Amino acid sequence: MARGKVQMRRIENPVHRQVTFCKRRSGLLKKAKELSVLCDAEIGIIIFSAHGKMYELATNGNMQGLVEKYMKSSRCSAEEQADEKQLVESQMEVNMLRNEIDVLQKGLRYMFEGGAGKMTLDELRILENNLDVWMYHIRSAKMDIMAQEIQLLKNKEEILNAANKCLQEQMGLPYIPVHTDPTMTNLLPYPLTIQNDIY
Amino acid sequence: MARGKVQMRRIENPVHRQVTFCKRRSGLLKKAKELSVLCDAEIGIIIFSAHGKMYELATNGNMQGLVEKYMKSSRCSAEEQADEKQLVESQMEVNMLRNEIDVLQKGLRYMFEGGAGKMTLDELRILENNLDVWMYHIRSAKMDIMAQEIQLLKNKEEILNAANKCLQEQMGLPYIPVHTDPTMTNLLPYPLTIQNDIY
DNA sequence: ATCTATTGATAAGA
DNA sequence: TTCTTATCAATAGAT
Repeated sequence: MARGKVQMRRIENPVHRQVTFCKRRSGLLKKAKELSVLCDAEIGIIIFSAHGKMYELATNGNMQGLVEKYMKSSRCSAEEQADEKQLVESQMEVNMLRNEIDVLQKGLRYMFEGGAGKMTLDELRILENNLDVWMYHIRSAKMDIMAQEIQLLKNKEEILNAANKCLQEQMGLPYIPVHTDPTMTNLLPYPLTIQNDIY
Repeated sequence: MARGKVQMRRIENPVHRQVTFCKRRSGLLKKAKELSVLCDAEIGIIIFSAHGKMYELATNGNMQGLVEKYMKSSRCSAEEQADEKQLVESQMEVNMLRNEIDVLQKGLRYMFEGGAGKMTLDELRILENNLDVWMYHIRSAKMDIMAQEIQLLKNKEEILNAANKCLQEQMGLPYIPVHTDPTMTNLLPYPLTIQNDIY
């Protein structure tokens, strides 16, 4: 270059740097236009100054088109691929969820509406049978829970009785079981089983 | 340039043109790198030769990032905006559907699992009561449908009887009702109502 | 590719 | 930014 060779490193003087940026930028764009004309090439240039100001050149007048062409040439960007993938997955998910909702809604409607006017006699029969089965399961579960609670209480009672016996012996007294059963029988599982049959 | 000024127009000689393309292209990229280094600028260059071959330079090593930065600077392309919008809408839809499914699944679980181990005794009581109500509705619906079918059959019977009477009279015969009721009674709604009570 | 005469680009200064 | 001008860099054409 003129009047002194330039070192290939960042120009520290800000004014100097700005001037050089301006000159060389226009020179670069000029060269690009020349190359485009002389050799029938399509050229796009994007320049961001250090302060974020943007300059651009698209020899075909359409940077967007050029960028899209670039994307095709260099295998769509990772991000765009990711976006695309995400979009497709989202849509697939939406479809899957829609189907799932259809099924669930059908099931709920099946049970809540009681087929009022919309179900066939056969469907109602099936539903009726299902309700019987569900009723059975529900009542079984209820029994299970109650039985578990009873077992828990029986265990507690045993522990308390043992503790009681221990204390009484420590006090030098003979062990006398505490009377805790107003129904005169402690075999709770038995009456419960009977009740289970009643349901 | 050297040894003869060049006309600023497409070089017709293909060999010549290819050589010039090669030389000037490397010159352009060199100039871009220099500008980038000297002035702390970020530069991207995309070149398509006349035959579609692509050459690129991104001084920060990431053309993708540069293009995205460019998109932001020059208002995102309509297509990308549309994609973005579509993606956001899809995700919102997914969330809405997820919530809906949660609700529906809860309802179905409530009914199908019968709260096996997961529901409290109170919940089971509620469910049991609900099932009784649903059972009632289902059986009512069943009765409705059967009653409707019976009414339909009765109407058909009336029409057939009328047609029969008409035909017999046209043949000059006295009208004698056809015996069609093996149960000796045609008042179907009555026994049905009784059956309804039985359910 | 490499060479080199010549043109084009541009640093510094205004 | 733009102009000028002395210099340097790029490159057209030849090899």
